[in-house]
Amino acid sequence: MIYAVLGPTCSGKSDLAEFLSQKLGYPVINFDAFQVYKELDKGTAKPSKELLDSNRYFLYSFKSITENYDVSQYQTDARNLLSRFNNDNVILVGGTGLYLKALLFDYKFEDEKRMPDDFLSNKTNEELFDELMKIDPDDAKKIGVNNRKRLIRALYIYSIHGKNKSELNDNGKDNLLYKNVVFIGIDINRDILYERINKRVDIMFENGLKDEVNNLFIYYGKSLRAFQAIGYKEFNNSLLSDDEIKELIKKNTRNYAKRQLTFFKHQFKDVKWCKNLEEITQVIENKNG
RNA sequence: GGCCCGAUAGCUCAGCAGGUAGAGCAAAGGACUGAAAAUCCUUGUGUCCCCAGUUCGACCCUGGGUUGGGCCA
Repeated sequence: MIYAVLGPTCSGKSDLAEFLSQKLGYPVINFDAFQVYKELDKGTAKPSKELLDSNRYFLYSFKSITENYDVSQYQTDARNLLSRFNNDNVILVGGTGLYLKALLFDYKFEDEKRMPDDFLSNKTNEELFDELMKIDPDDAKKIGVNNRKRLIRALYIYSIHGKNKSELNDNGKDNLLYKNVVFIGIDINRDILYERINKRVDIMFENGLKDEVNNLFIYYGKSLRAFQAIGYKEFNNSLLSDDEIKELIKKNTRNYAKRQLTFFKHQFKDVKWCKNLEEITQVIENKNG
């Protein structure tokens, strides 16, 4: 069985993954977009160093923030790794729904050169929108005029592949490639989740998050994509006091948790949402028994 | 004790010749194929402090209270 553990940030996914790993003897594979970076540590709530060094944990802390990792690379890395385990008997954990979808479903990423950062940067949103309307009106309407990043991406796809996004994507997102997957969702009360988030941010500060971030800024500058991570980007604002930064991180984390829930609920159909360990154990016994 | 100012959404506040209200933030819901901890869309929550009075009608005017702040004793 492939167990995919999903849920919002701070809901206890990592602990559950470790519990299952112990119980079943399966390795743990990460699908979190920021825990892959070795330099990001105190702000990303990774499992402990001991666990990461234990030979049972994969795709954590193995990339540098200077490398600009992305979904397509993750898909390759994760599928290669899965095949090393014969595509069976692993635990997937993480918070990046898109990475999990791209891994397990038939998302196709054709070879392409990385998009230059200044691609179409001189166009206004309206110009980008009008241009996409000519190529793929459905997609343009879905994206909307204000979603500049996606408009540019859609136009880039057309410029290098000669096809629009809809043509390239043809329904792969609903086609599950691995048939032995069990999705376990952590169903946690919203108020309790928010309390846990607030508390975890306090602890991150006590553990020296500020120093870690400032040192990284000194080494690498502030403009790396990885510094868009919550817990890092908020420090890139000289007008805020430490307390204000802390509160902002809490708020951004709460908003993020909300977005994760939306994605998991709507993008994954057969999730067993569990409220406690008994329910989870029951799901596993049904599958393995 | 006297005088002045305030009390309206979870928070900070705006409002109106008297016709039961609206901004920002927080929040909620949603989208999602190469930056996804990213990016974007939608939504307004109310004993307008309480009790009387005036009025067809009061968040608004009058009187009395409650409560917070300031000034003077």
